[in-house]
Amino acid sequence: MTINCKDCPLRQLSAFEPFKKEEIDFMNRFKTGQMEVQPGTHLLVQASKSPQLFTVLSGMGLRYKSLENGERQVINFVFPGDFIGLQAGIMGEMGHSVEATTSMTLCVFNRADIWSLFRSLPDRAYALTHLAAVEEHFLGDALATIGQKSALEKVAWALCQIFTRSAALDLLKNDTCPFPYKQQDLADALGLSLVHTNKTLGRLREEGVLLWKDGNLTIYDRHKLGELASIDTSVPIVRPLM
Amino acid sequence: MTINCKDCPLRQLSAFEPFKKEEIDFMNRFKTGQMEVQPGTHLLVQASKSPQLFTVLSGMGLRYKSLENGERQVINFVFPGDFIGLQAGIMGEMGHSVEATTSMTLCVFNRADIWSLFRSLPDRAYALTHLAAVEEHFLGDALATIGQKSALEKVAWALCQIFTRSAALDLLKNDTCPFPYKQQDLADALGLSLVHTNKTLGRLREEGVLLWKDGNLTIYDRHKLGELASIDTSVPIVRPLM
DNA sequence: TTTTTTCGCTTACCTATGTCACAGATTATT
DNA sequence: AATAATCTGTGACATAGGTAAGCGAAAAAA
Repeated sequence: MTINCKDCPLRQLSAFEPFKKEEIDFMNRFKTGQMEVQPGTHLLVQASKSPQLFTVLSGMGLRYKSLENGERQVINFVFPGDFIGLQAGIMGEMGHSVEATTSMTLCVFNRADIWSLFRSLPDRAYALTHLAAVEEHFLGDALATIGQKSALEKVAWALCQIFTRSAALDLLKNDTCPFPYKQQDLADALGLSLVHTNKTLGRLREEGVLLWKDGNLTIYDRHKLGELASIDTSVPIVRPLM
Repeated sequence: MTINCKDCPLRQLSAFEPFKKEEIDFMNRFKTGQMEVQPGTHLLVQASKSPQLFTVLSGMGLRYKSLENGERQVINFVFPGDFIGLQAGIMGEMGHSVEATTSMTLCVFNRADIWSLFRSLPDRAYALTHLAAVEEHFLGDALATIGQKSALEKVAWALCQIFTRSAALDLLKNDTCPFPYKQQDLADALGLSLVHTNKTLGRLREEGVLLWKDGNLTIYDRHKLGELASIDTSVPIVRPLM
């Protein structure tokens, strides 16, 4: 049941950097177990210090931040291969929560072992920092989108991102990828109201650019979507896998 | 002229974690030089791969991202102690540009030496990752603010942040800190128009909360500003210094 | 000194997006 | 089955914030 890292199904994907044998061995020791969670499970909670970190083996989730007034900002959609809990692992406190949207399978690591990673395997420590840098890069993009773009551009940008990531993870079938979220989730990610998000999606649908239905997203005209999003580079970033 | 790391004026500040002697020695070797730049200098350019990384010794700057349509998103204000170029250093490409607002003094490091840092001094590698995590944490906050809050809350949040950081860097004199930016910079940081930013600042001024004039920011009522910003924790984060 | 540019500030007006309210479809609960 | 809850999809209306234009004051350039 528990997968050995050398058989990890994610490792072959184009989204991830190749491993050295040594690294695989290390990860296998670093990995303390595997975990299945149901939709709705809170994996990590804002402002808490979890003793465990995770890598998503399968399933999807949501990083979000709750505000005092009850609003919610979705920080990112969580995909297979994502490493969860770096902030808690390094800083000792999460700035956001992570929740499972579908059922998920997770590789489990111990927070306390991070130190050994830095001491004994610099390659892996570098990979971890690389992951943090990729996240920072993404958040800069997100900030620019949410701060400066119109609703149509925002929605197009988000779905373009999703689609590109899905492609790199080999999740596409006939230009369709799983997208098991609610419109409210997307709205909270983009700083838009539910109603306006809905109308904007309607526009994109009517123009024949895409269809999002029953948890599946189909992009008919990827090029046009990219243009609407004013996307600079749609080259997917290759990142390390933990 | 060139400061030896063991005499670094920043190291004693409450904003930063203490160093081990070993780390200071390492940083001194890691540091290849020092650099003075004039206001307006572009230290790093978006999408480029700089061979150099910097730590700000003194002066202030701006991280920003340019969009295709000519808009600009200010990602963060750059303060003394900030490490600049981590994305280029690790990922090989900057997601944003960094520009000097005042004249600045910078410690210069070689991108190529980062590897040696991971190989020979895990403590410093950990510090680097810590910095990345702190930045990720901040960007999550920023995203939530820009995505969910009103103009008044946004402005209050930003100035509260500035003030708290300044305090930790011992830059306060009579509730006043240097803030050498233009209203347009703040507007671009918060996703607001210049006019609306101006009006919002006017409101805060009229209410006697603050005064921002001639490059100096005075907070008369820090508590009220925090309330307006709906700030959760105003406890400054202690971070490593590179 | 004069001229030009930049910056802060204000007024008048406009529009993208938010809020409210309701309706049908679907899924969970009884 | 019936009931309730959740989600998508609309229309009518309200408003926070954007756009345009201009005016001093100060700084930079001539």
